[in-house]
Amino acid sequence: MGADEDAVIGRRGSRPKGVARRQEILDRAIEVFREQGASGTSLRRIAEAIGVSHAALLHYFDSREQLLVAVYAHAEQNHENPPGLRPGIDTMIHAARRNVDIPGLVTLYSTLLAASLEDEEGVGRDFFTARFDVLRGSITESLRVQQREGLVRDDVPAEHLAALLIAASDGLQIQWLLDPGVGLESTLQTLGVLLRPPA
Amino acid sequence: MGADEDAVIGRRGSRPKGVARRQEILDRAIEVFREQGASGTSLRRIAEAIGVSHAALLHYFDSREQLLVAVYAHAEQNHENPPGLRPGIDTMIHAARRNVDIPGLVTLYSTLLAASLEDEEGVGRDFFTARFDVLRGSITESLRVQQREGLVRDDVPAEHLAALLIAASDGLQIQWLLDPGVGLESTLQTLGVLLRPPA
DNA sequence: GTCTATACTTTGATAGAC
DNA sequence: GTCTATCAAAGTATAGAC
Repeated sequence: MGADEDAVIGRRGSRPKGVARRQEILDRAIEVFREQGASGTSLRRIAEAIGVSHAALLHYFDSREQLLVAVYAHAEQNHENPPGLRPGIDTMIHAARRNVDIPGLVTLYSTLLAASLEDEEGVGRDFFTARFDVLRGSITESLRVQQREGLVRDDVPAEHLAALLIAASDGLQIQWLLDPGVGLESTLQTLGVLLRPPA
Repeated sequence: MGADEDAVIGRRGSRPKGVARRQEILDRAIEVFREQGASGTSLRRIAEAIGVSHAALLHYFDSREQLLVAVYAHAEQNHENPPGLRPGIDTMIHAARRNVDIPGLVTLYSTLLAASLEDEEGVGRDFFTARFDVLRGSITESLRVQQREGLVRDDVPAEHLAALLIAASDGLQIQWLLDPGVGLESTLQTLGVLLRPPA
């Protein structure tokens, strides 16, 4: 493999490829998603919308899955947490609200996540495993602090609450997509009430 | 349609198509999932495992998606709620435990659900919309009763709790698949604690 | 380094033969 | 009712132009 050769030869490895152009492609790909939603996400359709051949995309990304994961990761990191807000219910509500704003982002997330369950070896597998790990970790830590401050009930383990927060947020966004009457934000607020210490 | 002809002609009606054969195919397809998991779910692979051509499957199911939805629906209905248990945390835990027992069932569910988000017109769309609707409805009703009985806190709307229960269960099963250390059952038990009325 | 052209393979789906 | 043949689309991989 070329990468191995680089490592062996001693070249300063891992400058994936044209970083600038790669970013450019990602940005335009996100635009495609913002306009067309999750439909027509085949390599050829994306390439056509960007104005290159589908093979060109594979010059920067090893596979369609890798491209889509990069697109999602890029979109997710573009709207990071507002400063001064500790990970918890409020940040989840904030994130959910914005996810729903970008058409196709929740769908893309769900599709890639499902694909990562199917393929033990895929690129998405590592991404989502790490994502959940980091998310659970930071939320757990934040909740533990809030438990000490008396802001969150401390009769249940913070790890469980963190996993529940993420699961509820993910699941509710899907339910909301299928039936907007579900009330995404208000339901998450209710979960926030459940976290409060008993008066 | 053949079924209509039968009815008009007066033959002993309503053998829509090969109902028996259709069931047979479904049963064997589920076996394939139980053994091989969610991998190799292409029409040709399933057909090969059953011993027919892939076109034969399309004789009984209009599309691959319809077949897979039927497979999931069949598997889900096969393990219905234990009698005497009202819809709520306990039934969700019960269901989650069994889902996790059948390899590939959670993955199949997630995949079909994601696909239904992508395709506004697909067969899965109606299925999942209806499924969530029915689930939320029955759980809401059950929780309302338990609120009156003092078993569930009544300072939050039962509809929200129902949506949260389903979302948490769905989301946790996925997190558990990616990292079994998550503690599916114990985390759901914790959610049960959150539902209890403040002492 | 960047990209096009092209071909290979799998897949879902359809049409028609038996 | 089932198969064979066939198609179009898609992901992937390679060769080579610039």
